Amino acid sequence: MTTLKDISKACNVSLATVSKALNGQPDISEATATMIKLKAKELGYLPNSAARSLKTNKSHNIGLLFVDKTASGLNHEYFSSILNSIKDEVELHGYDVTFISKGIGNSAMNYYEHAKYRHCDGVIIASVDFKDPDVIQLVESEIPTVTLDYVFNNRTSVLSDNIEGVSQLVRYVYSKGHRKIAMIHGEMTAVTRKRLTSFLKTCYDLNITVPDEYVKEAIYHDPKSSALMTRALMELDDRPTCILYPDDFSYIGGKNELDKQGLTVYEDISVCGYDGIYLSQVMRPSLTTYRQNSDQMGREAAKRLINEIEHPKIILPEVVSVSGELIEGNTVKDISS
Amino acid sequence: MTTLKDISKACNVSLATVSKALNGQPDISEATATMIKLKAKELGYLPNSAARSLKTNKSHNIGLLFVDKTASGLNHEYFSSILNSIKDEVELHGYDVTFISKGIGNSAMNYYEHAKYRHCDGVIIASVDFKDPDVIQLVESEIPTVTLDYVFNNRTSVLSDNIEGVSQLVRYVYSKGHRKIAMIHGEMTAVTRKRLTSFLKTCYDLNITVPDEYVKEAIYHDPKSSALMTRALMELDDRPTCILYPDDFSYIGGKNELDKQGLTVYEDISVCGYDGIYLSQVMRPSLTTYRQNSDQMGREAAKRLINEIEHPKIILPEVVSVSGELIEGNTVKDISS
DNA sequence: TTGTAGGCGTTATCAG
DNA sequence: CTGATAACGCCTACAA
Repeated sequence: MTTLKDISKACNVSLATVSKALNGQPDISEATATMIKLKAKELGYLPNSAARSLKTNKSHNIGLLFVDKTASGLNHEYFSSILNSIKDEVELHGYDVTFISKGIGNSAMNYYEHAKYRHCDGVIIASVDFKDPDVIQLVESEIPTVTLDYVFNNRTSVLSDNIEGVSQLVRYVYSKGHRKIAMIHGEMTAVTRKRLTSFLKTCYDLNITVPDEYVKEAIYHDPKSSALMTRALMELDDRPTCILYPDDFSYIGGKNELDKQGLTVYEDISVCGYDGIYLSQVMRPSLTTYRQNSDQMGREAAKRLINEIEHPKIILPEVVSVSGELIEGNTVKDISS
Repeated sequence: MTTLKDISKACNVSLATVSKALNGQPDISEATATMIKLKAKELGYLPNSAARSLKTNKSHNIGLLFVDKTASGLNHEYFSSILNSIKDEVELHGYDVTFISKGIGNSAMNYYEHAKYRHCDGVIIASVDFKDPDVIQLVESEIPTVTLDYVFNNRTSVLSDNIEGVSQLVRYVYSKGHRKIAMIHGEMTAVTRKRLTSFLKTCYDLNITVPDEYVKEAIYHDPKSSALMTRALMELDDRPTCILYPDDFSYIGGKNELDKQGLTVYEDISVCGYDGIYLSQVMRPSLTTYRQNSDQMGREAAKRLINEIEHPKIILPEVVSVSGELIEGNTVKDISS
């Protein structure tokens, strides 16, 4: 490991001079600066992040809170995609990403302690139980945080436009002549509440009534429960002509159930997903869905957080909404004639 | 931030005493030790990992090399699942996970430099171009590494049992009476080579001949290319009765093509996937496939790496094979009668 | 059993 | 423009 000291010796200058030269301080002559930089490269010098962090109190390391207890964490394309874009964006700015977890080793640290221990300059929080006291503690601490798909008071957050997304889907379906629209939604999270409300509100605005039996609760990313609810809907006397699913993946369960009943998607019944994952566009018929812009969400979260880290004084917490787009697909039939 | 010094003051003992007490050194009286620990907790003391790392030259941080350029990185369930189990296992041992990348910020670091800069105690390498000189440099460095699905000389690696997996699939298909078996494989990587060879060898052992036209190259995780190859196979005069796909996901393309041709999977043509992802078991008919034990692979890699980090002298590099299991599913018809 | 002191590699202040 | 020098928080001989 070559250090500043090694370079200072090799160049016959003081340690301080080397440090300044390498950090581009203005009070070093051009000549010596380049000479030092050259030598540094020659010796394969790498700054020691631990030493630097110790001194500057900044780690250039951002924490990532991602809990995967349910299968809907990292294995969900929405989240793995967000994770990926966070990583990319963060690296662009010279930061690294470290996972934050409860209890590292035998010592039971909570999230805040863990982040502190690793000296994270900031933390991005996604896909967790936002009611968890440990999460709340972290969010209320002095560490800058950005949350995804959930808003905390006085903290910046990046949201997918769930209200707009569902509204667009409903309006699209409506434009195809559907008036009997059912929604199978996921378990009751903040996101679900938004989607459900948007569904009901849009229907109301469009002057179509939604019988209670048209609204069913399933589980995100779980085809089985959506299959069950699909069956329930199909057993109604007055069947819906279109079903909105909690997400693209759980639609698979719905599809299986419909197949079983001898119903052909599109011809006999129209459906929509939500998310716009890769899968939804390679299946046949390709799914009508709303693509969440997970890539941009990750980037946005990373950018905001870093901005907050680097300019703590002039930053106001913001709630950023990232809009997605309707993907027409081929699962909603025009029945308006 | 409370430090050792703060505690030492609060307890009226020296800094050294506090350090020793907290690290469980034996040369501190029980009484003072517990007293110090209590005070530490009371003050919310957290060790400063940077300072500790600086001193001990160990960061308790392991690097993760995961390149996602192709869509088959993090978005592939196989890898996201491995990532997840690595994270879990590593945390069990008191380590954290940091992503390693090329070029952080504007300074163009390579992998080795990045790992060095962050003082990673070791690095796990997966899903990268193993021919990349930067990867090779890292593997040949003094930093302990474990690779997944690729073997480097004198380094430990964790492999999925690709040879066994394909062999089992072929034998299963054979047992169902199939003699005309085609394989669509992924692009030519080391893993692909193994699978292909195992396919040919098993067929040879079983005394069935594989015409050249029965072996097609597609792209992993890309339904389109598998659809194309499926069509090519179906255009043969002497069609196969069973097709092995590169992976579960790309089978979707095959399924679409078969549907288009009016062929029913199982009834008219048998198929197998590879991987055993969640999707494969919720689709109907559920896919006959070989489940790679990604969870165990991640755990194994993490365990070996940490073992190597903590006992550098007595460790011999090993090639560990993790076996998966055949999932029967419902896409291979018994045609033996 | 406890305390003192030096140093890990950096950065930052201040004096030359 | 350059160079001593003092921290940052922690560990660890070694001394008391």
